[in-house]
Amino acid sequence: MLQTFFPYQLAVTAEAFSRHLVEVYQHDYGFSREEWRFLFLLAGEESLSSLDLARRSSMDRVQVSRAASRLEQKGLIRRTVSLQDRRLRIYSCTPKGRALFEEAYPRVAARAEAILGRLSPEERAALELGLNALLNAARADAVAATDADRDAAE
Amino acid sequence: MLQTFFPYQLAVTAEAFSRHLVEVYQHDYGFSREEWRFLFLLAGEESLSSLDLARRSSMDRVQVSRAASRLEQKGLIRRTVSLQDRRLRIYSCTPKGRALFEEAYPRVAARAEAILGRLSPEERAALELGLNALLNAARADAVAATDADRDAAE
DNA sequence: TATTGTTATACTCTATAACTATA
DNA sequence: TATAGTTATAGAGTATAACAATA
Repeated sequence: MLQTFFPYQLAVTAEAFSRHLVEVYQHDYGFSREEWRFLFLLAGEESLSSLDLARRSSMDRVQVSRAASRLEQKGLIRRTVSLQDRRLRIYSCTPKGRALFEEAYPRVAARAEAILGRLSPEERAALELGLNALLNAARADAVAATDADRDAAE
Repeated sequence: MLQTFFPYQLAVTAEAFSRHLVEVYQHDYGFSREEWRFLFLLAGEESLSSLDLARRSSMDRVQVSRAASRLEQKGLIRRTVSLQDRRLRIYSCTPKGRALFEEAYPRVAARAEAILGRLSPEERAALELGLNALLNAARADAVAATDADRDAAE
């Protein structure tokens, strides 16, 4: 049964949960997922370099560049060239950008909480524990697979 | 911190896990996700109608139709018009399709197991319990939201 | 030469609407 | 008229390659 195949359950659950949140930040605020992640990271800091953002958001440099262009056009962030290394960009929120994020964030978080609040404390603890373990396992396996490829190529 | 925001953790974990499996069925066998799900369901049955497939796979009728076209072109499934209701289609695997799935499935399942095998039995049980609870909660919330919309519209 | 940001290109996914056939 | 399948279209997401600027 497809429905009982774990990879399918994981994909369907993640999609269903994500859809609820996208509804809020996309429909109500017009942010793409990349823009949302970008603002999320930037709102908590004075400023971040393009490298910081790529590393913390798991976006590649193309995604960062495009999200930055859109957010800059909307007047939500500022983009300047780094003085230390002029290949890099330094991003910071504008007051308008920070204000919009601070309006949107509680609504997104509340939507997530509305769902997670339906879980018992035990279920919720199990979810966080299990998910964390799975992410580590998936990353460890990626490393193992890469090692195997490298070994095979030798 | 974005990394500690639960919705982000869920999305990143699901993507990382899925990527491992897609590598196998897409790279090694050339199946899209829809084709893979389609074959998965069909391989376990003598035949299924288009409605059965859509319901069990959470694909809509457009996705079912397109996946069916590609699988038929590849000679992996048969598509006939239902005699009971000539608006419906009845799908079944060809021997070639079933053989290919039965070759691919153990490899995909093994890849999933390679990752899940890194979890302790406790972590694994927690993951399944938590994920199941979350899916139910997300679905319940979708129903609640729809009810609220309907109430608001009255 | 290696790295970064940018732009272009292509492919997949998703969502929606229009059209045909059938009920 | 309502439902099912198909086809077309547009938008978002993802991946890759080419290019210019900088180190």
